[in-house]
Amino acid sequence: MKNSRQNTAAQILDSLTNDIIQGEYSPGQKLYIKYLKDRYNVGTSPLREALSQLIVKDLVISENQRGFYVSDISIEDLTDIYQARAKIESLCIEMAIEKGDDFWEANLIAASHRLNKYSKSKKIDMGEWQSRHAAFHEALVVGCMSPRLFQIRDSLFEKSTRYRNLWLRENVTNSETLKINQNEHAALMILALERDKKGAKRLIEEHIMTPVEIIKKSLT
Amino acid sequence: MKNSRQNTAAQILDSLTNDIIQGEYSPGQKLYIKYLKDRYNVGTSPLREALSQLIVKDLVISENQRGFYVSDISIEDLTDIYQARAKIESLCIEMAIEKGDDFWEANLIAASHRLNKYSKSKKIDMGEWQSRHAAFHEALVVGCMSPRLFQIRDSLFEKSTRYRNLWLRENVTNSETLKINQNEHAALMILALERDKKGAKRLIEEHIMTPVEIIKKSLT
DNA sequence: TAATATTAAAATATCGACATTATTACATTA
DNA sequence: TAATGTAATAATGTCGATATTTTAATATTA
Repeated sequence: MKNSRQNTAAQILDSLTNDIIQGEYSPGQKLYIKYLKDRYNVGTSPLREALSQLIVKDLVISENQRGFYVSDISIEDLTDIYQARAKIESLCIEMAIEKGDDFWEANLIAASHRLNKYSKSKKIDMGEWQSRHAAFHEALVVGCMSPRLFQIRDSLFEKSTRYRNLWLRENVTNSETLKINQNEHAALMILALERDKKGAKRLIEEHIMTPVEIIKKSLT
Repeated sequence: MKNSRQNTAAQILDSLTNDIIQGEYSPGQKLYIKYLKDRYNVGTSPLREALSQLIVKDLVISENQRGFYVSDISIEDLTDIYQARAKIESLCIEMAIEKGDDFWEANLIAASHRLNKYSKSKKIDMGEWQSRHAAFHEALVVGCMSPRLFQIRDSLFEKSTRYRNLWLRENVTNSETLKINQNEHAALMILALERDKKGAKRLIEEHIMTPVEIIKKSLT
C-alpha cells in the first residue's frame, strides 16, 4: 500500500481530530506520544506535527516538557462556544438572505425536505440524522459567500461537537424535544425564503442556544 | 544559554508569524526547510511543527512533497478578511457596551487620550502609533467577555496585518486621512460611552472598512 | 522546433536515536 | 509520620540520517 495524496501528518490530524471530538479521548486526558505512535502506526514527526495543529484548533493543549493533553470542557466554555456560534451563524444567515438566489432557495427546500422526512421515520440513526441536520443548516448559510466567516463557522461547529454529543445522546430518542426542534427548522426555512433577515437572525440564535441548558445539566 | 519556558517550536512559531505578517517573506514565497533551519538555527522537527501551526493559522500553505509557501494575498481575500473583521468587531463592541462597567469606560477614555496625544505629535513613529491604535480598539471591545470571539478577533486582526501595512505606508504621513481617522476614533468613544449600540456598530464597521479601497489600489 | 524521455540534483517527509527534563519509587532525616 | 532528598524510570523534545518524491538539466525523438 502506497501513499495517498495526503501526507502522514495530515492523515493523522484527521484521525485525531475525529477521535477527540467523538469522545474517543476524554477531555483533559493525557496523550502519550508513545501510545499514539503505536495506535496510529506513525513516527514521531508526523504525529507531533498533527498535535501541533490540534493546539491551534483548540482541541489539544501542551506544556513544555510535559506533553499533550486533550482540551478540557467546561460550562463556561460550552456557553461561550454556543454563544459565539449563534452570533456567527446569525451573520452568515444575514448575508445569505441578502445574496441568496433561486438555487439557494431550491437547495434549502430540498435539504429541509430530506431532514423532515428522516426525522419522521421510525428508526433514526444518529449519524444519518446528524448529517442531514448539518446539511440543512449549511443550506441556510451557504449563500453567504464569505470564506472566512464560513471557516470560523466550521471551526466553532467542530469545537461544539463534543458538547453536542451530550445533547444527542439524550434527545434523539426524546420525541418531544425533537418535534420542537423540527418546528424551528421549518420556521427557519420560511423566514429565509421570505427574506426576513431580522426574524431569521433572532430564531437561529435562539435555535442554536436551545441545547445549552440541557447540556449544562449533563455536565454537572 | 539555556531553554526559555517555551520550547523551540513555540519560539520559532512566534518568529515566523511575525516575519510573515511583517512582510519579511512575500506572499506566495516558497519557504525552504533548509534555508529556514539555517536562518533560525533549529532542527527539522520544531521547524516543521511551527510550519504546521502556521497552516492552521492560514499564513502558510503546504502541498504534499512540494513544501511550504507563504499564503497568497488578493483583493478578494482582503475584502473578505476586512468584512469579517468589521462584523466580528461589531459583535464585540455590542457585547462590550452591554456589559462594560465604570472601569471599562475609564480605560477607554485613557486609551483614547493616549492615541489622541500621539497622533498630534510632530514626529510619529509607525510602531508606536500602531501600538496605541491597537490599544484603543482593544479598549473598546475588552468588556465583551467572550474568549472565543476575542480569539477570532485577534486572528482576523493578525491576518489583516499584511494588508494593513500597505495602508500604513501611505497614510501615516498623510495628515488628511489621519485626521478623518482620528475623528472616527473620537466619535466611536462617545457612542460607546453613550451606550449607543446601533451607532457604535455602524461606525466601527465603516471605520474598519475605510482602508479597504486604498489598499485595493496598492494591490493593483 | 516542440514534445517527450532520461538522468542528475535538490527538497521533502519520515524514522530512529539521543540528550534533556519530568515523574515515580524509595530511602533518609527531623 | 511527614517532609525532604536521591536514584531509577519514563517521557518529551530535538537532531541528523535516509528513503522517496519532485524539480531541473540534458538528451532523444517526431
